[in-house]
Amino acid sequence: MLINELAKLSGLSKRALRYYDEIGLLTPSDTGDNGYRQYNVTDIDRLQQILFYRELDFKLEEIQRILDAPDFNVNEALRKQHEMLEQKRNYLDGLIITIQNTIQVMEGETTMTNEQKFEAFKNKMIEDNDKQYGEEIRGKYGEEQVLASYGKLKNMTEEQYESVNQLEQMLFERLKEAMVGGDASAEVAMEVAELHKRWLSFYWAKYTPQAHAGLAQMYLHDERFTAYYDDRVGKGATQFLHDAILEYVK
Amino acid sequence: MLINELAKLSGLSKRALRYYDEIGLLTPSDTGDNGYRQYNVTDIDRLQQILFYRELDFKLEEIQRILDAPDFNVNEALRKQHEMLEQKRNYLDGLIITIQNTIQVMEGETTMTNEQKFEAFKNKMIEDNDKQYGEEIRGKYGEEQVLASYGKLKNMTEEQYESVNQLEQMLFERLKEAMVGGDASAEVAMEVAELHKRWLSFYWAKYTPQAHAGLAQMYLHDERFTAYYDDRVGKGATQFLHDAILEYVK
DNA sequence: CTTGACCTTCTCGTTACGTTATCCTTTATA
DNA sequence: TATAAAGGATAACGTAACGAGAAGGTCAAG
Repeated sequence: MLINELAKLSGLSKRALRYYDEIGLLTPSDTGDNGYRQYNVTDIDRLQQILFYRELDFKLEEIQRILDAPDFNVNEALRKQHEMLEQKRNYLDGLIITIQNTIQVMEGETTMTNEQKFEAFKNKMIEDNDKQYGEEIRGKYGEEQVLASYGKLKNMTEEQYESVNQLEQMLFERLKEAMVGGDASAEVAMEVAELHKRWLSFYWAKYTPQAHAGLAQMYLHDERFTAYYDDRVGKGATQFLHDAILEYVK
Repeated sequence: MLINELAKLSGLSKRALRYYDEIGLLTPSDTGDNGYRQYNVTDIDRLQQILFYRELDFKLEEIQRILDAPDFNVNEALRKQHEMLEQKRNYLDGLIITIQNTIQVMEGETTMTNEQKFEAFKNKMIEDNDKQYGEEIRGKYGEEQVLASYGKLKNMTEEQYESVNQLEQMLFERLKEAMVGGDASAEVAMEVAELHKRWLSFYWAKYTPQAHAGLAQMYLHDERFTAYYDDRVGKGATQFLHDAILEYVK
C-alpha cells in the first residue's frame, strides 16, 4: 500500500506519515528501489495502535516507548496520562473561573441593578461551591446532605453579600480620606489597596498581585470604571486607587 | 531600571523580557549608548497589563493587539478567550471520560466480582448523567427534579446492566458460530464486531473506529483479555474477534 | 512523448521562551 | 590601577507535531 492510500484510510496526512517515519514511530516495512514507502498489514496494525493512543492525547514519544516495549505496563501509562489530563483540566478550570469573574466584575459592576447583583452573586456562590465540594460531599454523605448544604449556603449568602457591600463602603470612605493627603504610597493608601484586595477576593478564586495590578490598569482605561469610582468618591479617585494598588503590589 | 531588576520585580526571566522586546510587545522606552535596556514607569505599567492578560492564557500576539489599540473591545476579547478556554476544557473532558472508561474496561473486566461490577456500572451511569445533564436540569427545574431523575436512573440501571450482559452473551454465542467458518471477514464475523461495538458503546461516551481497533489490539497483546475470551468462547477467540473488528472498522 | 498524478527530499514557519556560547561594559575589590 | 565578578548584549539551536511549498524523480495513460 502506498502512502496516499494509507493516508486516506487512516485520516492522517501524508506529511504526518512521513514525519512518523522520520522519527521512527512508523517505519514502512518495505521501501522499493524507487524510494516509495510500502506499507503492509503489520504497519497498519501498528498505525492503528498509534491512533488509539494519539486519540488519548499521548505524546508521540510516549507512544513509541509503549509500542516498542512489548511488556510495557499499559495500565500504568493510562493512569499517568489520566492524571496529567486532569491536571490540565484543573488548570483550565481555574483560568475559566478567573476570566468569568473578571467579566462579571467588569460589566456587572456597571449595568446591573442591586437585586440582579445579589442574584448573580448568590448563584455564583452556589455554583462554585457545587463544583468544589459537590462530588466530594455526594460521594461521602449522599444526596440529602448535599441539599442540606445548599440550604445553608442559601441562607448564608445574604449575609455574605452584605459584608461585601460593607467592605466596599469602607473602601469608599478610606479612599476619600486617603486622597486628602494625596500620597498614593502613604500607609492609609495601602489600607485602601488592602481593602480592595479583600473586596476582590470575594469575586476571584485565585488572587495574584499581577492580576490585581492589571485590573487596576483596566479601571483606569475604562471610562465606566472611572465614572463608577469618581462618582462615588470624587474626581481622581480611580487614578488614586490605581496608584495605590500599584504601590501595594510592588 | 535595568533588565535584571525588572525581571526580579516581575517574575519573568531576562530572556522573556528580551523576547518581548524582540517581538515588539514591550520595547524599553530608552536604550543608553552602551546598549543596555532602560525600563521606566510607563514600561512597568505596560508589563503589568501584559502579565494580567498572560495569566488568562492570552497569546502574546493577541495581547499586543489589545494593548496597541486603545479603543479595543476588552470585553469581547475576554468573552472570546472564555469561549476558547471552555472548548479546550470540553475537549479534555471528553478525553478524560474515554480514558477512564478504557481503564475501567481493562481492569474491571478481569478483577471485579459481579456485584462489584454492577455497583461500578451504576455509579458510572449516575456520574455521567450528572455531568451531562446535572447542571442543565438543576438550572431549569431545581433540585427536586434532579433527585427524581436520579431515582429513575437508579431503577433503570439494573435493567440496562442486564441488557449489557445479554449483549455480551450474544457476542459469545455469535463469536463461537463465526469461528466455525474461520473467515474473519464473513458476514457473521461482521455481526460479531457489530455486537462488540454495541457492547462497548455502553462504556464509551465517544465511539471511534480507531479506538475500537486499538482496543482490539490491546485485547490481543494483553494476556488477561486473551484468557477472558478464550476461556468463555474457545481457543483463538480473541484472535478471531480482533481480526473481525479490524475488518469491521476498515 | 507529453501530461497528470503520484512519489521523494529539503526547508521554513509555527509558540514562547530555555539554554548555551561568545563578547562587551560596569562595578567592586585588592 | 589592574583585575575579577557581575551583569549587559547578540546570535543560534532546540522544543512538538506537523502544514505549506519548492524542486525534482517515477509511473501509467493517451
